[in-house]
Amino acid sequence: MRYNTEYKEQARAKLVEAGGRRAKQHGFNSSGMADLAAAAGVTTGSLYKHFSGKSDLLVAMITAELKRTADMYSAVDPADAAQVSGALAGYLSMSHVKHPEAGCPLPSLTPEIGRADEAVKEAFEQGVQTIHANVNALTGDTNTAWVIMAQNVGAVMIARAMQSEALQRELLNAVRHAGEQLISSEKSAQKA
Amino acid sequence: MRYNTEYKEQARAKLVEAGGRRAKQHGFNSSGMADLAAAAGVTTGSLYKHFSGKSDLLVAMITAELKRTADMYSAVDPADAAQVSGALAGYLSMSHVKHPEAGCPLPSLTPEIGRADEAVKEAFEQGVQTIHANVNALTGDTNTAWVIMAQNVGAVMIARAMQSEALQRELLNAVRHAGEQLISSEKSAQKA
DNA sequence: TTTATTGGATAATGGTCATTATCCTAAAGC
DNA sequence: GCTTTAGGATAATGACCATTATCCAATAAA
Repeated sequence: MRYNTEYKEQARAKLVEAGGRRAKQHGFNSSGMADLAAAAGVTTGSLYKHFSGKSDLLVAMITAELKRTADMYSAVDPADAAQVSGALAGYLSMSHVKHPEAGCPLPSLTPEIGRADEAVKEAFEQGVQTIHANVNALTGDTNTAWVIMAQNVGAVMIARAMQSEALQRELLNAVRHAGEQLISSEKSAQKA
Repeated sequence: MRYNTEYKEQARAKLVEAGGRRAKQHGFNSSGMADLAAAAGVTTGSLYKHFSGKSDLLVAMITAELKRTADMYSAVDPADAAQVSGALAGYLSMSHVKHPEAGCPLPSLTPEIGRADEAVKEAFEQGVQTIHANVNALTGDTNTAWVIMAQNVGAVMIARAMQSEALQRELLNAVRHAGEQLISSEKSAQKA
């Protein structure tokens, strides 16, 4: 073998990570295999040594990207209200709106996943359920967790398509307050 | 002129409408000019007699599609609670999830709009503000209107990328109940 | 009736796409 | 030290892409 044993998985991980950034910024369908490979510093030929095709790469990217969002939520201590609020504010921040390449894949790639093949949707469903479980650990209610996810993803996505920063802030703030309220009212319902 | 005077605008309207369906189903970037023209029964050559390029077509499509969603909300009588609930349930229905080509453009096209040029984003912002105003007429509160929009769009989009119909229903129902609650609590706050 | 106009069709242009075949090279295994 | 192996580069393939130039035909204006 040309490189040592761990090299392959490192190279693969870099393709997944750099490709994920590229896809979140420019869209997956709009990113050519050459672009996705170049983002990791290699050429198309070697990309195909790691993935059988574009759909296979998308599966790997979606899995890794959704895991990052899930990890972000699982790092929050449910008992620490400030941490919970901070996670909410971070997701619904102008920084997240302005930098899709560094953020959650859901506001960037979900419609493309809906049009992709079953293997991609399977990876998506798995990842989304993990995110839901982690958000549920913060809210304590499964329905509330779905609502938080839907409104957070929707808000960031819509904000990104807006021109006016004032309007973006208006939308983000409205959804942030709604999220805070959902969580605090759920907390008080649990005590009762 | 080959055809009578009104013919041109009818042909243009058909391109916008058929192209909109095509874009919502398969994505805008993934739809070739030949596809978009064929959806209206014409060829690429004649498409360019109506639109200067792909971005110009997207502006027209986004404007028309967002207007359809705005009209859907404006047709609802705010005083009739059953109508308000019906609109919410219709948006968050399995039928809407299964037929993107016939539905709201927001869960299908928003990420692509976020990556498009300023003319497209301007048309988007205009259309979204009209939708917001019409939803606001139902909720009576501008923040609540943004929250309803974000969670409805997010829910339909995420549901479309899921495999399991049971999970789709779970998400849609959770968001529908949250919407109902938001609206009813807003109504009671207004009376007080 | 003649002529200018214009929506539409056809086809060419130059570029980009995903995918594959081939070669190269250095390390692993003998 | 020799051979096998496999990640990576290069380049070819054939399909598709947006855009443009040209032709066609029918009607509105003259």
